[in-house]
Amino acid sequence: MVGNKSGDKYGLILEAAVKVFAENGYHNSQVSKIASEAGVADGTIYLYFQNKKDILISLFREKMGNFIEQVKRELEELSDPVAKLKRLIELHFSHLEADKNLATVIQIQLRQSDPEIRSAITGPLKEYFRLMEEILAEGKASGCFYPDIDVRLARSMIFGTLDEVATCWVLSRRDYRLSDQVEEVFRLLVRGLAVNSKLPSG
Amino acid sequence: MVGNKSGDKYGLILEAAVKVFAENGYHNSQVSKIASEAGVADGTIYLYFQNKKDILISLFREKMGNFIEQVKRELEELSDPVAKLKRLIELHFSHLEADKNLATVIQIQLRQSDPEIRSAITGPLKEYFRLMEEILAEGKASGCFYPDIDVRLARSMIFGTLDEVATCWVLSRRDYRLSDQVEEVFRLLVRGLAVNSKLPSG
Amino acid sequence: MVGNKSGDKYGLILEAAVKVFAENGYHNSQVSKIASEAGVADGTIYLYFQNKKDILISLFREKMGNFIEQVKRELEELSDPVAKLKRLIELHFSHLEADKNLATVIQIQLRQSDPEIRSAITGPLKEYFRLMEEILAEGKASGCFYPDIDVRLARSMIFGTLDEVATCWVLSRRDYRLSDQVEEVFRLLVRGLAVNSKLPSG
Amino acid sequence: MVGNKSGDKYGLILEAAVKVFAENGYHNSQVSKIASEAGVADGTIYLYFQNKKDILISLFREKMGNFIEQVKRELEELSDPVAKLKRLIELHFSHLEADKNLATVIQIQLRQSDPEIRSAITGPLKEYFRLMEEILAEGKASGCFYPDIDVRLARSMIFGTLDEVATCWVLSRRDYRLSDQVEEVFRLLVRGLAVNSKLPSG
DNA sequence: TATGAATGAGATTTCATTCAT
DNA sequence: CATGAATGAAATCTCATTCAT
Repeated sequence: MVGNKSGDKYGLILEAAVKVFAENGYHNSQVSKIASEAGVADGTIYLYFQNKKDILISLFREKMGNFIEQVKRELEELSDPVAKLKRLIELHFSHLEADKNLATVIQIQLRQSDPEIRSAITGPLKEYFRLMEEILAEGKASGCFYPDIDVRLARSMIFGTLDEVATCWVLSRRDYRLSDQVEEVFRLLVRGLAVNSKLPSG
Repeated sequence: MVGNKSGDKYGLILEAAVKVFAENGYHNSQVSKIASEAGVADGTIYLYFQNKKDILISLFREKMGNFIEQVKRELEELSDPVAKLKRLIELHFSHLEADKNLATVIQIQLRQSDPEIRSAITGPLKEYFRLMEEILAEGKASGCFYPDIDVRLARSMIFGTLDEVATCWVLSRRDYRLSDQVEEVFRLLVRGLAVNSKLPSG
Repeated sequence: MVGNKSGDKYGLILEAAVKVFAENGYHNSQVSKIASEAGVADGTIYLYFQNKKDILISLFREKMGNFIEQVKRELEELSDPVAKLKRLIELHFSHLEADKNLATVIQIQLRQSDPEIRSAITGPLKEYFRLMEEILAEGKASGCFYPDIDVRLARSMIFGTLDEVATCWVLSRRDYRLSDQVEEVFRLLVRGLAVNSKLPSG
Repeated sequence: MVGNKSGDKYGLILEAAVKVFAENGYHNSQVSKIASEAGVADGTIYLYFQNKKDILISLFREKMGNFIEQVKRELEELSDPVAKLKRLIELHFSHLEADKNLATVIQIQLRQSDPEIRSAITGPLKEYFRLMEEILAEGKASGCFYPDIDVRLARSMIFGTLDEVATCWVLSRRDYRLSDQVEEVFRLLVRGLAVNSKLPSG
């Protein structure tokens, strides 16, 4: 159900698309290139996807959906907002690191202007944003985060920071591990948010 | 008055391109659309630019170059790293706010994957990054910023935050003023960086 | 029947190209004109040929290749250099006469300067030249041709003469038969070459 | 009047055109390239020539016209058809050798298909052909050429041979002198034409 | 379901020619 | 006469999508 490979063409095409998009960029990725990478005929693509745009959108929905579900589950098991924040950073980075091509697509290719693509992406992204904002709201409520922070802006800071760090990693030769930066990034962010940031050692 | 000395076709085309790119996205902006927006013939474009890509690149270099020069000048007049940080945020936001179309192009359209575009953009962007990192290094040296912050990561936080806030603003209907957020964003960032962030009462 | 096994788009396009090139000249032959003459879509051309130039080159290689093979085969069956020379003239003229459009393309359109076209043509043409030079060398060795003739120059005379006669024929309204001139041309050439040109009474 | 250089733009443009056509081929020679080579503005070209085609045509008429006049004059001073033939070969080759660019244009670029160009060229070329045919007719009348030769075909042989030899020279790296081949070429041709070709030793 | 040959709209770019100065 | 910036028609080629098999 989750690991889609082997036999089901839908998954095959999606995997191929991740690779091709990552290597060439959305606009330089021909449908035929995806098809041949997936080992199917050009026409077959259209049995599973409405059009090229739909591949990118589905890809995002599928992958991002899974990711958000995971984050949700893991955060539910924690109560401390600060711990949640840290976990979120860990998951964000490890997720991207696990599939570098996917990371490239999400960090670079998805920044498309096409309104249809944007709005299709909005859904899962908003959900992710909501998770972040929940942490922030909890933190404010519990008193461990500054009471004066603007939740939306703080969320922008968190996401913007994670995103920029990830983008740098993708654009670099990726000769360092993204997950090695969790600690540092966490420290930077939590200081700006948590009242008493005697940082949890470790 | 609007910025295009009439008769200066180069500028005219650049202004037109900003508008057309902002409204349609780079890949949906035909050269002929830019030409007619600029009030020139299609072929005239190619008297001033090598090709379509070159329009986008020139546009960025021109605008970003000016912006960075301005930032440099203004920061030189300040000595306090905290004050510099604040000024930088103000300039970043007011710059984007001054030309919403340009902001859209920079925040959305430019995030393409085309290697040629990316590398052309790299130069000015690195310069901007360097400015930020200088502030951070100064802050660490003078003791007003935490000594343990990683300059590169902190720069990612600053830029990522500004960038994300700006993107949200561009993607919203822009029914609020970006510059109204300077104060809040500054507070968020400085707390994560400055040791003694009894924030300058601003 | 005419040479294009229907359904074979490659051949269809080539036949169409011969006609269109002959009627309009290479530079005045739009790809779309060839496509519509061939009864295929413009894009279809590019499934079979890399670009417009490639059509002309393929056309030449295909036709010239076949022709040379035929000449080779037929000459092998003769031993007398003088007889070989005559046969070559016959074949040269009848070949061109069999497809007047092709003749036009070869005599007129192909004499372009485009270096890519030139070098692509060189191969088969050199082969043809080699055949001629072989006849001349044999003739010298067997003593029936003058021992003092320069093989390369004599080949230029043979080819130049055939070529010029053919060009005149193409440029005339073609109201006479090229093959009717075999005898006369042969007589002119052989007298310049063969020692004892009591011409074979033909 | 004849040597046009220095000051008169008409000649300047023509010289430039010879060079540019020779180096790039007619269809790859932009009018602007000719203009800049001639040191005049693009528009100036159109004060002296109707259009691009007219440059090529004028060039041919001018150069070819001069050449034919010269040949005429020189042949008039000779009476022996055989000597005339030899002189013609000498002039043909030395003329081409004197201006290699012009030679290239005449040998290669002029083989255009454009009917307008072709017919414009026809005039001077026919005149040249007529000269050759006159020699042949005289030779037949005086009995020194075979009585059975077809004047038109023999002319094709002469011109075709000279042309092909010249083309080979142009297409080679031109590391040998064309005029060194006069003797050999003459011998080849005269044997095919003259009854008693105990070749004039020299 | 799966194929992949064929389609054809559409985009970029070139360049001969014009014309206001 | 001379200029050269501007024009805009026209041509090549790409590629997402279809559909007969």
